[in-house]
Amino acid sequence: MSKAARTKQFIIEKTAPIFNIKGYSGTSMSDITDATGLTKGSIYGNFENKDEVAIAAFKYNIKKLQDTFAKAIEKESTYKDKLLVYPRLYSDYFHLRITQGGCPILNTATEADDTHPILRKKVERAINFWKEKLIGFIEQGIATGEFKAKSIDPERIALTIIAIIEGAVMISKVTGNLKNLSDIMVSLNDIIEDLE
Amino acid sequence: MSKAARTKQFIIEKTAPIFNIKGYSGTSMSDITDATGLTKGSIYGNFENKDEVAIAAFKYNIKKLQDTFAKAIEKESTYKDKLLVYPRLYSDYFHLRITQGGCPILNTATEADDTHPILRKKVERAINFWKEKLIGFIEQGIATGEFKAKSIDPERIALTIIAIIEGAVMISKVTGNLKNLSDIMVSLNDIIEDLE
DNA sequence: ACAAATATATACCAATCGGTATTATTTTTA
DNA sequence: TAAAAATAATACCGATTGGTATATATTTGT
Repeated sequence: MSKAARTKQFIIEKTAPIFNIKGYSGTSMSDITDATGLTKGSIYGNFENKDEVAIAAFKYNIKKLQDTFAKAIEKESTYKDKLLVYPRLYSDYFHLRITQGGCPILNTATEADDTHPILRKKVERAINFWKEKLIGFIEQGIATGEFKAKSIDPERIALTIIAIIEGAVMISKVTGNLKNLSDIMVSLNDIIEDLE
Repeated sequence: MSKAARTKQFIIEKTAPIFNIKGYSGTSMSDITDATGLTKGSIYGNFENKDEVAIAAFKYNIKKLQDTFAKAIEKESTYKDKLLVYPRLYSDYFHLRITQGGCPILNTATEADDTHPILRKKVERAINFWKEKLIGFIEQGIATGEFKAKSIDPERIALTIIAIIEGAVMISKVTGNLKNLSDIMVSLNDIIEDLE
């Protein structure tokens, strides 16, 4: 890795939590220089503008999230157990310290949906990627007989799982009550258990 | 209503959608003067600062939301039907045009949780108010025998309902797919139906 | 090790930020 | 209706915004 590439990565790693906590319009260039200890000249030597840093930071946060879950999921053999990874890991999401400032999908979605088309599209893709993954597990689970085929709409269940998780993270974060998150994950657990 | 009170109300009504769309730090004083056609002198004559406008705008948006649902709920006689108002109305949330820019609870929560203690507290209170309302319906439904008492934790169900709704609004808004919202509301409908 | 290429720091830019003091204009009250 | 009170407009404030041109270090390939 060249010096340039390392610096770029360094900037991303240092600013990713800030963008997730303060949001895009809440994060200033001076936040970025403060967090990295670098000057504007250096930041703008490695990135076109603030937008590019924000986009790279979002990608970094999302990848971290996806990798964490992918690693836990591949350890499970049944599709039901793969699905159950979500309520299990999210029950303790804030202690896992994958990201600072809550879920980057949720945070970026609510800020960018009406104001930042590029970030909006990135979030949409992340949600679709997640949805397709869940649909895959559900359909394969139906194929193996783990889940009952009739009365299950894989896409609807996939969307519902994502909605519960994101809503739970929001509630728990804003109330400061971690038990809210684990409580709601019990409900998600029930929903997955009920698929059989 | 005095001139002062009318102007204050006018400012709130004109800026409430802007704060909900652009967020607190994304909304500038010039956004406020543009939207109202008033000058800074006038805005600062009616409000202490930008914070006060934002807080008033949030209150206005929340009240609008609560009133809409309260009105629909009081028309229903059974507690199950009262609960079912939520999936029914939210299925068509974006067409109802209660607020512009999505759900103010969701938007304000994700922006304010780490950055704006006053707004954060307001959101927490709004969620608690909503939660208590739902718990009331569930407990009363259990009392009348509409819902089966055992295996129902009213608070957990209440939190789950809120989480699904907020998550669904987020997904639907950021993907631009209205069907996602109505799809997920089918799942919420099922959950409520399963309480009996 | 040295020159060319690249990365970083410095110093600056116009524009905008939230906010205020003062002046002009309405409302309100007597 | 006229004076008192309150509201709104104007003009300004220092600080900060995102961004850039240029000078200075530091890597990098030879």
